[in-house]
Amino acid sequence: MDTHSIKVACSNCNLRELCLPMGLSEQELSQLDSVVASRRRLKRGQALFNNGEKFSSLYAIRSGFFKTCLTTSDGRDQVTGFQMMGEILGLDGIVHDRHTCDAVALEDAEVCVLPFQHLEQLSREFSALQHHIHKIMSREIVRDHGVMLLLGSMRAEERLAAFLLNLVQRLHARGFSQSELILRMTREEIGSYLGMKLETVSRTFSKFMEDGIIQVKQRYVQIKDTDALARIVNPHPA
Amino acid sequence: MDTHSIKVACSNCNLRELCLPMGLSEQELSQLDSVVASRRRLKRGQALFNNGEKFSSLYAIRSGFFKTCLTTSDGRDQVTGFQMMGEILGLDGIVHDRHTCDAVALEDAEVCVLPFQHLEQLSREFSALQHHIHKIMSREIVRDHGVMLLLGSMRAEERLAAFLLNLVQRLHARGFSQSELILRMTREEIGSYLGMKLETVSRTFSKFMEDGIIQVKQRYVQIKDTDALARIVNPHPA
DNA sequence: CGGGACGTTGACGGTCGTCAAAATTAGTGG
DNA sequence: CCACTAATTTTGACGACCGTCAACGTCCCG
Repeated sequence: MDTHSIKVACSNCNLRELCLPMGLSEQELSQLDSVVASRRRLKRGQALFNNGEKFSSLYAIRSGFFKTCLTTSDGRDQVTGFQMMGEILGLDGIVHDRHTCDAVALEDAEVCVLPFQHLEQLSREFSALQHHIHKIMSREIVRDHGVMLLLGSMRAEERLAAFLLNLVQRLHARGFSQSELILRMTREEIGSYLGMKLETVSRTFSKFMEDGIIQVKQRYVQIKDTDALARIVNPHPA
Repeated sequence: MDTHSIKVACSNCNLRELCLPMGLSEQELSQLDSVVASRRRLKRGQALFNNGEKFSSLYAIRSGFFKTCLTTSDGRDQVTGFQMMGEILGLDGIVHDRHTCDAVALEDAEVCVLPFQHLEQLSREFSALQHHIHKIMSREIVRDHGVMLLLGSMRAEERLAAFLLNLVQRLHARGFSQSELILRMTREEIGSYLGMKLETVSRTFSKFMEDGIIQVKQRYVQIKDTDALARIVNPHPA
């Protein structure tokens, strides 16, 4: 067994509890290995794919942090999501066989390339893999609905609080701290995602700091009172 | 062949160019018929499914008009979409085996019930069906991203203009007028979907009428200047 | 025909966007 | 390693957009 094949094996990956292999049997796992055609490394700022590019593969994030964003012809820009290790990029491309957004690495990153035709073929053989792919797409839909709720009905403080709690919760699921994080994106990118201007993002961070809820120093954020943040998002739980 | 089996046949349905059967062969079509377990009729205001309910089936809308909405524990409410004939409801339920939103008929409606396990099974046999299901889910993701763009970066007039253009375009694809439509939802539901208050929706309709762009009388809307509407959404196309 | 849901319009105020300037940090090349 | 420039962030002042509250009008359904 050569070094390369070890490196690109799902059965060997420390993300197998988070990523595509989640819940698959040993045998299915080794079959899945054959789907992972290659890895791809990206430098910070580099695009994994761009709007309009031909769709051929999904990408599983092995390390690093991404944003996906739409850019309209009249210059409007919308960050549609931030993705971290174990999450899947590229689902937008299936419907028209072309990507409909840009995926950009916000720090040096590495992804597993999953040729979609191969994935579809294998998922016809393994119903567990098939169902898992359906779940991944459904999860993205549910996530998007949550963002709509945020954008459609929350105010600036609520949006930022919800954003921070979501980030830290996902990081914690990956073994990081529940109370500290490094923001990989700029204030402008946060603002775009949350439907607010970068100045408002900055002001809201400052407000949270004055209130003693968080500690912010540039990209470093320490959450000092998670409950207070949660109450901002949802002041009157049922 | 009894009347019932004729009625629930995709191969017989006048929506086959829009709905799940799109692009399938005759043979695949007749196989798909076996998935359509039954039909379900709903009265206006009735829920097809509710948040928290066990997920078992997708639903293809045969006639009528639906909304899907989230309701949070603190009473926040967000309409996440409006669906019309030929569109699929229930994709949100796959990930957690429970529905995560409410689907409510906004007029008397009829849906085809598609047991999801059966659909998965058949899609393991027919790669065309498999790919089609992936496309449907991907389309929903892309649609949601478009709504995020709208909610995150557009102002009230732009949102409403985009909304009207989207509705009329989908209706036109179903053989209806490109310039006239009946709104099946209230101002409040439009507002919830678009992230604005019902009063703002009403005012914006009035504004469009003053400008001679549309004619509005309650639920009836006539679009008198499609280009003007398009320019409101996107004033400077590339 | 009457009541309730829905829609319209007006006045006012708050939230957040806009514009501007300064401070801090990051990146680049010598 | 340091100097220099660009990028990012912070903060302030001001105003626009849209939400809030209220009153009135209209439509639909029983």
